[in-house]
Amino acid sequence: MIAGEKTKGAKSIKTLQVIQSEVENTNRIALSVDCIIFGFDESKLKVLLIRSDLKKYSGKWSLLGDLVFPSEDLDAAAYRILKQRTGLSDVYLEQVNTFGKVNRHPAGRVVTVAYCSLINVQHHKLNILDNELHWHDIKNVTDLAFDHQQIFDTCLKQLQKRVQEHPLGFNLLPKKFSLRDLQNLYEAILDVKMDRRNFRKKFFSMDFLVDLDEMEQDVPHRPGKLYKFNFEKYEKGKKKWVGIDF
Amino acid sequence: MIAGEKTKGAKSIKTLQVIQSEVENTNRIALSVDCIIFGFDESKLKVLLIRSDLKKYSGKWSLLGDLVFPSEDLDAAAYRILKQRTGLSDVYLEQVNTFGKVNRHPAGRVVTVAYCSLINVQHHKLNILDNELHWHDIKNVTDLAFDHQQIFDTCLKQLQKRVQEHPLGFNLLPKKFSLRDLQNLYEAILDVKMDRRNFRKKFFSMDFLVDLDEMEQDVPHRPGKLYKFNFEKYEKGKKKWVGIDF
DNA sequence: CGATAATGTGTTTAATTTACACATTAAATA
DNA sequence: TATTTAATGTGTAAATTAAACACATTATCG
Repeated sequence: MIAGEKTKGAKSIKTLQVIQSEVENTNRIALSVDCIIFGFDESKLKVLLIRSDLKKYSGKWSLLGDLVFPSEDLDAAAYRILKQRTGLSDVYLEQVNTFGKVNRHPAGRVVTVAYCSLINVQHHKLNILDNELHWHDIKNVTDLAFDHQQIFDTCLKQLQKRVQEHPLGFNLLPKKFSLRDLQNLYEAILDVKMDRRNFRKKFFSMDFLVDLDEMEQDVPHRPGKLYKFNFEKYEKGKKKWVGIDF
Repeated sequence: MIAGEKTKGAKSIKTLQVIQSEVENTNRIALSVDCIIFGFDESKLKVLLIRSDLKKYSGKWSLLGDLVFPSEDLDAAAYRILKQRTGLSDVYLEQVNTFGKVNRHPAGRVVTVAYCSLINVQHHKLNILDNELHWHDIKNVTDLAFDHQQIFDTCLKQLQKRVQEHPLGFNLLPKKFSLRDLQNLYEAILDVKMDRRNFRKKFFSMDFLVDLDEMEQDVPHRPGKLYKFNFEKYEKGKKKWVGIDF
């Protein structure tokens, strides 16, 4: 019987609440944020990388990161980095995981928090301020600097999972999109081929796509209808999902 | 056309790789780990809490946490705390989320990484070393110290989600368990009632339960059969799941 | 030994997912 | 301007999965 019982013990361990002096001195660690910025272009999923300027990793690519200031909220640091590097604000941003191996960074102990960002490459004109930034097809992302390959792999896997359960993917598309765009997006993210008819049926049955009564322009084939995603309706109707399956 | 193109820009932003001096000096932050330790007892989901000894939060409960040492891997810090507080090693432990609001801790800037731990209250005899530790029914967890209520809510939600998609839950049960135990566990975690026949059918069809040809002992009713979970088979058969639904 | 309370099992129906083919339309070409 | 081309747009049947639902069995307790 454990529940509700007060546990007796001789030794009292120092708790976090009483260690103010340590907080202020010896036990501090550099904390950074790394942004995994995904874009969707030419029907391919891309990630924005910067060339490493560290000798140890010369020629390798790395994620966009920076230290967190002591006076800055963690989320704010992620937004700041994104703004600095791309000029964008009001973009999708989500914390993914924190990486804290002692020797993960050659400059010393740096714990880093990975954030996944999804941006619409068409609509927002990127102000890319750095001259060593490139969009990379995710299929060609290998051998990144630091532990960034592991961080990238983790973020991609999480994106693949979350895009199936939440309407994240629309952040990668223009506000108006065709069903073909949407399917291309899912196929690029998940790296699978899907049946076109079943894909459309699925999304129509969810009933979150709004038919805009407009057609694609300037496409070299029969234009498709344009839709937008009804986020308001989605937010209202969210319900707890129960279904064991593994 | 963005893919593969080298982006031109005038301004070069200082990158993480060249800031060694900053890593070593002014920009460091205290980093802690908080462990959300779940147990399952009396058919209820419990969480292990410690009474806050900080005046500001006197009378309130808090999670078990401690600072991360500069020479210690982040995961190792989580294991250390768990070991110190419960005496347990070799337990399920998973990082959940990092909380980094500037003013979340009264002692100064402390960013904390939350880890979720699942332990088997029956099998492992807890060496509870601290005299202010209690197991709390998760239904009675309210108004924790610091931002621990938010952290707890986040972890519980993540547990509810993950237990449906991965065989985590078995870490909360004895190695040998009855199907009633298993259903009670799921009902406690998800806070729903399930149909017994459909629940059993579901698990049998997954084909990961091994019939041990043993019966429950010392139960005040007709004993049920005992099973164990076949982790090896599960690990071998893991497959990418594709199914859009939100 | 009878009452009790939990275990153990199947079927029917509904809902969802999968597989699959052809007519339509606009653009491009001859 | 007619033909070709390539993509859009749509429906149905079969298979799988999920949901609803009831009764016989067995060990314990009194």
